[in-house]
Amino acid sequence: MTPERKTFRRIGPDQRREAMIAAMLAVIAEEGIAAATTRAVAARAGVTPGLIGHYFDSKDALLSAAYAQHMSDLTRETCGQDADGQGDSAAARLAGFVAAGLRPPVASAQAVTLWAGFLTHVQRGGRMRETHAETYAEFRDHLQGLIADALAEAGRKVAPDVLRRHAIACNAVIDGLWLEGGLLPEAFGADEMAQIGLASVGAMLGLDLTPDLIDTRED
Amino acid sequence: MTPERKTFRRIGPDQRREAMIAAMLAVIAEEGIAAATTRAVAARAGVTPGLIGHYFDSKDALLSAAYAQHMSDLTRETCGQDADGQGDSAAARLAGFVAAGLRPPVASAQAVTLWAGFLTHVQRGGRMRETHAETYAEFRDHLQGLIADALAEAGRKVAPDVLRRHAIACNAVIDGLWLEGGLLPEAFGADEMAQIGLASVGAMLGLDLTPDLIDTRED
DNA sequence: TGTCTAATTATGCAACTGTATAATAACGGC
DNA sequence: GCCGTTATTATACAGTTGCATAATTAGACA
Repeated sequence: MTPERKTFRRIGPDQRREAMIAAMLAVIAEEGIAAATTRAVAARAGVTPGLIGHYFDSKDALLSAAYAQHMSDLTRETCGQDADGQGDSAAARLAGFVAAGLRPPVASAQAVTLWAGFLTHVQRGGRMRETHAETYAEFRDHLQGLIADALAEAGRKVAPDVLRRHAIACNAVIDGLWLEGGLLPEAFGADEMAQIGLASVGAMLGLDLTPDLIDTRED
Repeated sequence: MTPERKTFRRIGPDQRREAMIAAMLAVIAEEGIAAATTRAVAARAGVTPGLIGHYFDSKDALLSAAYAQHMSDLTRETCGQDADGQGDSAAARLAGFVAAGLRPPVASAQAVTLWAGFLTHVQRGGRMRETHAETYAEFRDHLQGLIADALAEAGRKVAPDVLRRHAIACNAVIDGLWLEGGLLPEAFGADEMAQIGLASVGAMLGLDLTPDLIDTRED
């Protein structure tokens, strides 16, 4: 009846770090950030709480790493459309980007839940605020480039500040639809947000982003 | 040197409740929701922690009440424009609504901080989720009515589902601009969000919501 | 002024938090 | 097969949290 010590496997340091980040994301997504204690995250990762301190300076450091990873995943999955549609027209690439940001896996209750959990810490400043600013800028700049190309393709030339405002506005619609769709999934149709997003961005830019331009093939 | 007991004043139960809600909102806005402990809120309200239990079933109940109050304040301040512009054209009332939602005090870092703090709890379900759904529906329905009036005024008749999508889209731009402006205040000009919002909503609906239609008088 | 009510304070507690430290054992190199 | 390194576990601790309970006292009413 001697207390048995837990058996374990040693895995590479990088894999262990990633496992802990994945565990943190899973706990936040499923039970909320309040439940993401060191003990809960460690349990999810299949290790004991002390190990977190061995790989991260603090719980906040792990949280920061998880946030950076989540945002990186989201932007990669959204921007990834471009690689696929490199041969298409600029309008089609813009449409693909908009739609990708408003369809799973980018647009999902889980993704929004994660983002919301981090939001509080983003506002408190520090490393996470920097990550937020960087992510936002990267996303919007990318969108701005696509808009510029699409407008140029249509033979329209716009001043830099007008272009900037277009990017801010289009980014806002996408963000708003993404957020509302994630918060109240049952209030909207399956692909409704993507369609509304395309129609809205098209109307704001005076371009035709009709569905037949979108790459809807399943990979 | 006997330990002195804190002196206090009795105030009406309603005032005490309101003071506690105000204290909760103040603490969340200034120090984040993680710092909104019963002790911190009580201290801010000038009472001892135990009194919270006397007026609210639990800390969560107080949090719910504070959330409902905050959202109620925001919608009232946004919709309040209508009363002022009752004599104006439908387009002007729509423009006033959009601009009101994208200018202080509705659009402010503090308002967004508060909203963000609550967001986590909204997603966990319960009373706060209901409040969220109600608030969202109320806001969007109001917006939809204004859009319908403005379109009718312009002699345009639209099907109900088209109208619904317009409301979802316009609501999304407003939400997105409101959010981004609150998260990164330094990234945008003073009245930039309101102007972008008006231009975007106008473009999406095919209406002219130019600045001269907006009621910009100071009260 | 005296008395009653309940609003308010004071105290205590059990659960949980993040993290530091020491003990242990897995696994690669010899 | 042994050994050293260090990844991993076990344990401990001080601080904090929400809340329940008992003790007080402010203020209304007679």
